Amino acid sequence: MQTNKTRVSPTLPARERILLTAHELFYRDGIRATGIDRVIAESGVTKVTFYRHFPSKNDLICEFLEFRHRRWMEWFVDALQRHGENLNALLPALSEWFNDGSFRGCAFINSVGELGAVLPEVVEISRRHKQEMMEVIGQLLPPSRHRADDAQAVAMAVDGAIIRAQFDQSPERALHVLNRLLKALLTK
Amino acid sequence: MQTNKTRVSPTLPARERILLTAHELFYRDGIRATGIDRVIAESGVTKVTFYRHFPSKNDLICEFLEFRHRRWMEWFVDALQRHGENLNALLPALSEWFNDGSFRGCAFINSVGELGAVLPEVVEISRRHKQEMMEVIGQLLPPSRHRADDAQAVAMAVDGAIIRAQFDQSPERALHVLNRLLKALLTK
DNA sequence: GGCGATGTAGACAGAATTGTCTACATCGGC
DNA sequence: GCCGATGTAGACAATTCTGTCTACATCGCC
Repeated sequence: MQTNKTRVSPTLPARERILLTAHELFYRDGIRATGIDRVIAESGVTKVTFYRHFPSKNDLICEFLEFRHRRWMEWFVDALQRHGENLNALLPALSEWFNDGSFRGCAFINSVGELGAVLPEVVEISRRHKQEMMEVIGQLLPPSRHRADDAQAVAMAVDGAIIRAQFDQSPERALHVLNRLLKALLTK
Repeated sequence: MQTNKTRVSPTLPARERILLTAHELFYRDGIRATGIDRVIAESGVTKVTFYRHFPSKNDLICEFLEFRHRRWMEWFVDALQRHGENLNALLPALSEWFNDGSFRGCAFINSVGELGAVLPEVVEISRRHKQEMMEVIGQLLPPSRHRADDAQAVAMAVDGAIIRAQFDQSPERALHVLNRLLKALLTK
């Protein structure tokens, strides 16, 4: 557990600061590994303020996931657009993410692994996230009879690549292997 | 957190009982969600006995992963053999696993997500696990120039399918989509 | 002017966590 | 016959965790 004081901008409203701090700590260190006290200290609010916004840690966890979902989807859609908005955009987009120094896998996969058995809401939110990710991927594919099926296959390959990138030191192999998988899938 | 008393056979040596209990609880509920006291109570040993075998919880975590690795690999190799020892064996083997009532994803993916940032040994053991899984998969493939590359692609698809099966209520879609992915990869 | 939302400081309670300690029992093998 | 490994029961310490409480301040808006 690091002790970095990574204060968020103190001009933001309290709720925003808490959410940003929780996002960073939960994603980086894990959810159960992060105490509420730490979130409170690093977001620079007091306990009362915190508990007025989030009645319990579970509430914060859910809001964190919703926040992460919005943020990640925005980035994803934007990155795909920037890279051409077709299937070839997928690799460079993911490469951005995997190469970001703070990358530590998919927050939803991690959360379900950590809390899925104990907090059903986590699974539900995460399912929605993967569903939306898949839909966005689907829009990269040319319309056809089996576009939906293809989107599922690509999304599954992407999840595999996320795991791979999280396990390896460098994301290169993950991207390379994903590329193989995508090529095989489309020139079929 | 459930309270099921799922006692292991009391005739087994203490160390074995602890490991079996930890395996069940860690995999089912998550590692941080499971207190040492609970492992001790359910394995039917005392604190002293426990701490003589595992000086700290971290030791237990590592031994749990090693244990899981041995157990899972044994099952995997055996299942593949039973189903014909070629690539077609992969689906029915995974189907066994996914359909087992206690399936809750890959213990290593879950552990890395939960503890990877905080316990480097977990990442190291898990990397080894995925490496060995990939090697076993490689042996299903006909020898060729790109067998190693193909094994990586298949392993990545399998990880994607594991995630998918963990997220969905039923493992059917995961298996179906994995099948598509494998077919595409091989008839390329 | 007054009200409600938002903010602050920090003590406190109650539970759960990991890990230590004393004191004693059994049993297989050298 | 004795030693070391393995076992048992349960109190205890030290820390950490979530969540509550009192008491007070500020600010925007009706």
